[in-house]
Amino acid sequence: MKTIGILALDGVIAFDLTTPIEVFGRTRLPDGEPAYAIGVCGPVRTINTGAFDMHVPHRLDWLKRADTIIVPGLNTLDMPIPGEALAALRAAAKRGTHIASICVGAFVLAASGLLDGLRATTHWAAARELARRYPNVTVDPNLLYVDNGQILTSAGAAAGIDMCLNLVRCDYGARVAAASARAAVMPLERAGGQAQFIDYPDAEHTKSSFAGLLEWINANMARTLSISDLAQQVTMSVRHFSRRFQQQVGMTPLQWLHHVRIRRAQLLLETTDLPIEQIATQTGFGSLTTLRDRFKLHAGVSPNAYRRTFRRLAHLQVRN
DNA sequence: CCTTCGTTCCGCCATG
DNA sequence: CACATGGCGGAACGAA
Repeated sequence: MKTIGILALDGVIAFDLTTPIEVFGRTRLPDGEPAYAIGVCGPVRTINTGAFDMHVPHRLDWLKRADTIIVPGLNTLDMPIPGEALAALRAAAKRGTHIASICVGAFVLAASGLLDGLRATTHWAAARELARRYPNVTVDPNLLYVDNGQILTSAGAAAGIDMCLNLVRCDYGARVAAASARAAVMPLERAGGQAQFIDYPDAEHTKSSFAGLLEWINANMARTLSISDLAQQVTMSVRHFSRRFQQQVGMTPLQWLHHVRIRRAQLLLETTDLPIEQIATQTGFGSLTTLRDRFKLHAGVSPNAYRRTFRRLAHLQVRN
């Protein structure tokens, strides 16, 4: 079981605070046991959320036991942030704790200095202000969330759910994360992938124009797919296609292809005993070595190591 | 690990 | 003029 610490400061946005409680709190391991222990903590016992006052059960030292700390946004960007909270975040970062902000929680992270030199995102309406206040932070408002390894930031409140599901996937694998997503009635992965609202104001419309293609890719990834194959699917020239794809999905076509193929490979490694060679075939990687190279690059470990890690969880389920 | 060869990406410019 | 589209070529990347 892993431990989640949620930072509750005065003026916290209630939605941001409860998002991780719902996602992590409802996550179950294959044996039915809770996957996370959650602690809401902050410097003072009572805080105001704008609409109601709230009792904060734990103090900041509770963060010392957390594997992951979630930093929700505050209702006002000018709200002073308690120095001891910033210090607690810095200390946790030094210990190697994962720290993730939701929405304008990125401002709290930035104030602690932990975003310096990193790429980050936040609510799109606040992105410009974040970049202005913290020039050392590379702000990209076009992403659902940015994963720097130890430090993560997510965009608007709903993107916080995507990010939390991603954290579940990193901790327990795609299978457990998929179950959590179902419980929350959320797609494990949005059709738009990493894209947020790239072109306002008809983001919803333009985004959906690639939804069909992304599904088609999911169904056909076993084949050898070139970029011009994809462009033909949507009847665009290769040049125009890659431009629009990047714009709306947030990564290049090839990056996306790798992304979905690795995800499929992860799922197959977790849930089947297929030899890696066959997984390479089914996911459209031309060869075993290509899969291994890509997998290591993307997931950080070899396919076999990945399978071993999550095999433990599978056994739990078989036993019960 | 390196090398070779094809593919992809992206700035630039032309076209409509 | 602003905008969408697409072709070209070199640099970067990826497959084997």
